[in-house]
Amino acid sequence: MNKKTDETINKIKKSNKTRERLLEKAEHLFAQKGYHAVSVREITAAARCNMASVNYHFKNKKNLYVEVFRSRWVPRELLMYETFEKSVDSLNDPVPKLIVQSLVRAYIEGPLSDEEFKMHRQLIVRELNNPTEAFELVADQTMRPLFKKLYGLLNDFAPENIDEGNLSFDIMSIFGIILYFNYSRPMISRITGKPYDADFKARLIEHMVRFSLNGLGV
Amino acid sequence: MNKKTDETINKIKKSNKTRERLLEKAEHLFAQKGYHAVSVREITAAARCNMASVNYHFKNKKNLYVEVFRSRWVPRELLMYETFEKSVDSLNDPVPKLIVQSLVRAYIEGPLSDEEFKMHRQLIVRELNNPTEAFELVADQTMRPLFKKLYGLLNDFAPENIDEGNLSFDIMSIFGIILYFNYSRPMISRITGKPYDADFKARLIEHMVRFSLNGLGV
DNA sequence: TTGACTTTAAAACGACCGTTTGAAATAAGT
DNA sequence: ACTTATTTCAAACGGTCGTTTTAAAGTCAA
Repeated sequence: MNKKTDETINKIKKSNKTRERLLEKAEHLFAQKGYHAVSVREITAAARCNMASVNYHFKNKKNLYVEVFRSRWVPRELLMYETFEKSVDSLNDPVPKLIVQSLVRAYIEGPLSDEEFKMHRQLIVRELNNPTEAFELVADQTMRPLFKKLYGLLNDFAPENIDEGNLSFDIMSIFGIILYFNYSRPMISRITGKPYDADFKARLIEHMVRFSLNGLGV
Repeated sequence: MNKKTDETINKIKKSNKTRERLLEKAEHLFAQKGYHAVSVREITAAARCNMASVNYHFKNKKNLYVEVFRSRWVPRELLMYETFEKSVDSLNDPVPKLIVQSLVRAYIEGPLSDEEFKMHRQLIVRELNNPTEAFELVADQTMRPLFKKLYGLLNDFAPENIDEGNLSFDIMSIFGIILYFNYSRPMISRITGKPYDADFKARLIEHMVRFSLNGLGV
């Protein structure tokens, strides 16, 4: 009886699926410190499993890193994309203001927690700055679809007397602003001297929508 | 005679000042790969000197990294700042359009080579994403002054019926766009499918000025 | 319960890490 | 030219890295 209980406890404790725990802990650590600053020992210790599990489940450290993007990052990004898509598709009158508002809200407030969002952005900024194998995955499966969707939505409102490439640049700039205000929080706090609290965040979203809309010049 | 000649050649070859060569090579490698992905052995090999030189001149690897920012990054950033300052101070009529144009040109075309610029931005993006000791240095000596300068210049043109913090946000967004279009070149190339050549760059600058100006809403 | 298969565990592998040592080479001062 | 201080060097230090090995534990159909 006692033995059985102990086994049950252990099962719950490790909640099974070493593979999943490895992916979760690896993602947090890679985001926090970067690929080379995190050791396999550190990851497996956090996941409360043996070092060899990394090699068993993912063959090696690099594959674990790529798999973090494939099975965690991309689906999470697609979740935000769907939030945006649903929001924008339900609009009676999809004018640029409402499109951009849907976009910023989906990708800043979004369906993710604050901490999850921070981690998510840290990972992608590392990839943008130093692309690895994971970059192609992310670009093809999440960025290009979002870009095309936005292009289709905003194209009808673009001034006629303008190069075709300009809307691409505009969309890129909006991407950039969304990304920037997440990954540069330390700088913003240091320069403005204000905390990144709920009030600050609300005003930030308001700003981003306004600035992006103005930037579009529609 | 032969001996003397050889010595002279060696002197020129190593061009003296191991310390300077270490800083230069270290900067390139840190920018390219990141702090943890670069070893002291790699740096000293590139600088054609002994491994112990790092400890002799900088005490340890971390200090070398910080010193790269202190003696190379910050002065280079200040060079761009001065380019901007001179440009904007010489304006007869410093309207926002000309201010932003001066800014973008100084920080995108700037006085730096393309490669130097890329390195410069890679280093700061790493710091923004994962601040270290070097971050405070950079924020205090380069970012805050630029921010204050821009605030002073643009404040006169800000709409009156607007929060005081909004201009801060606007300046941040312009910072963000300038930064973004440098560090996300791989993504831009992949999504737009166009090369980052001279023509592309020229249109990019034009876009950034227009988008930022529109964003300001002045 | 058996037996084939999957998953986890502890220990050890060689390689490379940042740092230190102590002596040799060079430069500078007198 | 001799002494002193500065700079560079090869070699080795203890430690940690990613990966592998070998064996035990768990899982599940027959």
